[in-house]
Amino acid sequence: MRLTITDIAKKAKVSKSTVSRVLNNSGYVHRETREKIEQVIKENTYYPSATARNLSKKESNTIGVIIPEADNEFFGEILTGISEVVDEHNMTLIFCDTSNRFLKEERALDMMNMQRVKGLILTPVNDHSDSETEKKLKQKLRDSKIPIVLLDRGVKNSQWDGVFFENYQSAYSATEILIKEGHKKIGIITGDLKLKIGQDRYKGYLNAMEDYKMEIMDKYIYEGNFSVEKAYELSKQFIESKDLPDAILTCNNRTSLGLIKALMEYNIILGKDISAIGIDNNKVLDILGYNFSYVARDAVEMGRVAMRRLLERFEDPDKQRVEYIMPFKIYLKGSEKKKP
Amino acid sequence: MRLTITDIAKKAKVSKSTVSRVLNNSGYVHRETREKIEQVIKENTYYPSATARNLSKKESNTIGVIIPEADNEFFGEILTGISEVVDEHNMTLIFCDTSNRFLKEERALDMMNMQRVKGLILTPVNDHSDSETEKKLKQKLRDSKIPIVLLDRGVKNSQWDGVFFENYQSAYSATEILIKEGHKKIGIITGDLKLKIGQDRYKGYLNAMEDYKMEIMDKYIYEGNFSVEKAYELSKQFIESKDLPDAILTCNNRTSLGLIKALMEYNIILGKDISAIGIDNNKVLDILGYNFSYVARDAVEMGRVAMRRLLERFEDPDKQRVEYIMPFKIYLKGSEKKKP
DNA sequence: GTGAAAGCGCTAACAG
DNA sequence: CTGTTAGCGCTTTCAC
Repeated sequence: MRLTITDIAKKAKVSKSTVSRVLNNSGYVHRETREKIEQVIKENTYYPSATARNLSKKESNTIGVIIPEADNEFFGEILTGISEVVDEHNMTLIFCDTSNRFLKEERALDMMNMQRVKGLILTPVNDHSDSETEKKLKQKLRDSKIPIVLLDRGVKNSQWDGVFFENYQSAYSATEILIKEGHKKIGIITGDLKLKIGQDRYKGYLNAMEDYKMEIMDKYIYEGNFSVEKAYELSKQFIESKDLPDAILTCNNRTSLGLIKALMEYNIILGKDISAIGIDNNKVLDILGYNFSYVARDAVEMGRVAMRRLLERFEDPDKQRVEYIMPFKIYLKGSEKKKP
Repeated sequence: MRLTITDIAKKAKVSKSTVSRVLNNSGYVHRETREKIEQVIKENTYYPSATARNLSKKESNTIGVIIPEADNEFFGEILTGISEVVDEHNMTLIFCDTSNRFLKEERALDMMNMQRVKGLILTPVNDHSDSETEKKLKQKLRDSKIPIVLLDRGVKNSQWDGVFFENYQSAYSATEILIKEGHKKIGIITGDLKLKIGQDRYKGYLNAMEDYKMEIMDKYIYEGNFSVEKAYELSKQFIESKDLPDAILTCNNRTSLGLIKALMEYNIILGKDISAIGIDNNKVLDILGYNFSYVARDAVEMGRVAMRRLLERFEDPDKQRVEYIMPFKIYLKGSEKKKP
């Protein structure tokens, strides 16, 4: 059986309270007593029970993290960032992957409540959806009564802190670059337009086009869903139609891959036969020195920021909610260029 | 304040024990009483405290997972697999990322002990090292007295269950393919030879070469460390030396990228000017339809298997230790071919 | 079927 | 400086 504080107390010939004092470094303990106790603890490799401690203190040092897919570079990096800060503060991280399913999200939230996590970082499966789903989610978040930071995706009229990416502006800027390069027929492969991140990026494109008095042509607007497959299919379609746009904006890393794959198959050269900028970086393309221009965000930092926000919120629970918008950088590699 | 079982009991006009019975679905409870209690629970969105429950039951439903880097496709997939099974069994997952630092690994283990996790899945920072480090690790694992599954990397004379990749055989088979293709000067960019996974893959190469009476030439053996940078540097070196091997084996996904990057820069065509097979798949290369042949493993499945092993171990703590070796598949895409 | 009481391992007043 | 005591919120006998 595992040792308890009582065992240690007996072995050290003191009371539990004294052991507790040295464990928590609280109150005064005679130097010799302390050393004796520390020795006993070490000799017996005693680990105080976080369970008992939490129950007694009526609080935990546990942070809950709920994300939709760990096997996605982006969320892997997010997790790394969160974990880093959690670790710096000697806290414990409880992790849940929802596989992008709302049912799992609900169960994850229940679990976090039962575990009495001190705070929660959540990327909801849905993003500003109008549905029943969002109502349920918000109710659950309210019920849980703990500090929550929404990450990457949010809810309407949120009452919680959030850390988001500058979706609108990044798409606007990328489009702007294509316009200034002198392209006329500028197209877009959108993301999932049911998600706010998808809509915002699309709006960024549209507004840039309007602001610069460019003609928006429906036939160059391809509605995707953030997946490689859909983007690939759409790209193949427009390639086969022989009516290619001059330049194209892709709305996330997977969309970019779908486009690139299609272009490769048809031997269409980026930066020569067609131009493009993508949102999101693609580590591997980058390593290989592929000339694809992109809007990058720092996911690890996003994780760190979210966790730091949570820590601040613990200090000041009643302060007004804060929303962080993570900046972006655009890396131009040549694919945005107009053919000579 | 949060509601407790006592609050629910009062509201339902019964005793705590009865509420506990319906919560745990244990013992007999009159139907009407049960329904009444369930209603009260629902109306008040009461979540029983896992902390109190664990303390009382003297056991938890929590699994600890310690991995070296979540922002690595491979470990992201591992985590996904583990999480999937944890979820199926309504357990809770506590996660730690060690950033490949042993100091963090030690602290993570302490934390898991304090959290009283029921079982642990661990990918140690080091792999079969001879050092003090490994002694310390093994001592800590023994002290923790809980079921442990070692994942991807192990320790010498392990007493714990393990799930590993078939490192030796996969390298052997890949080399064999290159040999049978008719290549003569077959080289290798090794991984980190301080890690057993690095050594095993290297041995697989050497033994295949010996078995087929191929000449092993030192100048074609490039010692890498599993990183893109090192592999890139080594590749550049041998390219500039003008003394290229006919074919080359790369020992992990990053090593492959380093090689490919260098080849691209020098305009050396895979499957034509030089041949290659790599260990590990590279999702992006695959998506793009790049003709790089590789040995693939299913990381998500590895995670699932590890977690299932843990569950079995709970059932039968004294059974002899089990070691799973995950199978591999080789996908030939043309890069292994000999030039015509 | 249900309730009362003891106890899980720890912390936190309160005495002394 | 140290020990005693009373919980924390739940489960689990043991009576009734």
